[in-house]
Parts: sequence; C-alpha cells; structure tokens
Amino acid sequence: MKLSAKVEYGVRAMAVLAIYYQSGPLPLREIAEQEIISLKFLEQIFPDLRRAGLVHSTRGSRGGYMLSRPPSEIRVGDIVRAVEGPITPVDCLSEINSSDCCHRKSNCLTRQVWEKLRDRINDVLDEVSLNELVEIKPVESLS
Amino acid sequence: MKLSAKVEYGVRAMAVLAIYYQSGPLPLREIAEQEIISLKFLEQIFPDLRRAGLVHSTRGSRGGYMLSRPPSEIRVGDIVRAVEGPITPVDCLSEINSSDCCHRKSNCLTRQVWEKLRDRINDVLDEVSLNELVEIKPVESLS
DNA sequence: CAATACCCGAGCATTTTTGTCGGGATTGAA
DNA sequence: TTCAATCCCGACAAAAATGCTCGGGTATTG
Repeated sequence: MKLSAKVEYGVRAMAVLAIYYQSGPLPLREIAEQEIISLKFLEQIFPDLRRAGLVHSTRGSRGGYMLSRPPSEIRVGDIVRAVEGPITPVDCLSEINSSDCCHRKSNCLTRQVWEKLRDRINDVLDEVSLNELVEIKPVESLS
Repeated sequence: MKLSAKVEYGVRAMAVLAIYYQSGPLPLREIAEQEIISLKFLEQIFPDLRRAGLVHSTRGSRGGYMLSRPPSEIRVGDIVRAVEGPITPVDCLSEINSSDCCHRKSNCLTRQVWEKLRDRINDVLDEVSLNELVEIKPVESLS
C-alpha cells in the first residue's frame, strides 16, 4: 500500500511549478536542484504529466515546464493517476482482469471492500488541489 | 498503490474462517483447496494473523485455525495491518524515517496529503468487519 | 553554431514479491 | 505405540517491480 517514488517526486515537482506559476517555463534542472531529485529521473516522470495535459513544455534554450492550468484546477489525484495509472488496490479491479476474477465465491465477497477502498482513495486525493498544497496554512490555535 | 497478494489471500482466508465460525478448527489445507491458494503460502501468512491475535491455532491431528473473536469484532483493517504492517503511503510517514524527511520544504507541504490519505485508508478498512463481508447482501432494487 | 533544454528508449542493480522446499514439533486416533 | 494430520520454521529461488543511470537524439534560442 505504498505510492512509488515517481509519484512522490511528481507531486513535489508539481508543487514547485505551482509556486512559480506564471513566471514562465521552469527547467527541470531547477526543480531537480531544489528538490534534490535526479534530473534524469525527473525527465522520465514529466512526459507522463505532459501526456495527461497537466503541464506544458517548451523546448530549447530558456525552455522548461509550466502548469497548463491554474494550481487551483489541478488536484493531487490528477498527478497520481497521471504517473501511476488508475488506482487499483487489487488486480481484480482492473478492467483487463475483471472478467475472470470471480471464480471463488470469496472473491466476490471481498471485492466490495476493494472497490470502496479504491473510491475513497481517489476521493481524498481529489480533495486537495495544488494551490491548497502550496499556500501557507494558518496555525491551528486550538485542536 | 496496490495491496500484496498476501493481504488479498489473507482476507479471503479469514472470510472462509468467518463462514465456518464455531465449527471447530479448520485446517489450512481446507482453505487452500476452497480458495485455490498454495498451502505453503498460506502457512506463511497465518503466523502473522496469529501473532496479531486474530486467529487461534490448534496443532496436531484434527487441528487447524479458528477466529479468536466473533466475525463482527474483526475488521478488514486488522487483517491488512497484521499481514502488511502499518499503512504508510510514503516512507516519510513511517516512524523510522520521519526524523529526516523534511529537509526540502516541499516535503512538508506534501506530507499533509499523505497523512490524510493514510488516515482515510485506515478508516475505510476499519469500517468493514468480517461478518459484513460474509453476510448475504440484499439485491439493490433501484440505484 | 553553440548552448540549453526537452525527448526517447535501453540497460541495470537492487529490492520486493511470491512463492517452493525440506524438514521438525505436536497432537489425536487407530 | 504407531501413524497420519497439522501447525511451525527457516532457507532458498524465480520473477517482477523499483529506482534509477546512460547515451544519445531533437527542437529552440541567442
């Protein structure tokens, strides 16, 4: 039940892009330095984000990446799904294998839990947008 | 964001034990046959469940496993945590590594999401108990 | 043209997963 | 008392996934 390093780095990188929103394209080298992430690894992650339409890339000198939408319109869930693919707690829930997963009665019994789990995970990840992540939180006075 | 096969098998095996609750100890061989799971692999999973106090084992001939509590008092979350350990979406949240994970500012920013995610996952897994899993659901007439 | 970036895919070492294998200890029953 | 069933334990191994690295390409700017 772990997220991959790619996802973690992806979200952190997108948080940086959110901070520099509307400052023109930011090169990956910059993000790599700030976040101490391998540049080559970041280069592997960003095509996924681009294909998902979350960032826009500019090639060549003075190029880089920028968010393709305001931070308020990008949810953490968008990033996670872009980098890792759809959330599937068990293989049985992926559309490819769903046809032949209910041989055993207990599979059908447990399936409802995994579906609920998947939906809730997506919910909580979609509740938080990039701007909420980046904006300074007020200190909670009393809990 | 996947659960391991161990967890999936563990929950299915516990569902079988729930069905046979109060029928005396059920040998792993029986569960293995019903669920088409390798006996030897099940033997690897059940010590975890026993150490977590979820099942009671009887050794020797006519031995086997039985739930140590009524199915209503065993939650899916108990099983998952027994087999996989505590839910930690990112390593930064495990107590071992938590001390040195906030060098980068963005780590602290993203941390709140992962904490929320962890809590919600535990919540949804703890909402469902074994008897809810096993009891026949009424067909939904209209959705 | 030279420097700066993004872009692409192959390779690769490590770790994790998913089991297998062989046996030992314990018990109930014939 | 013997035997078969069962849990118990640890080592090992194959396969998959992870987390990168490497070596180039290609577009763009100054």
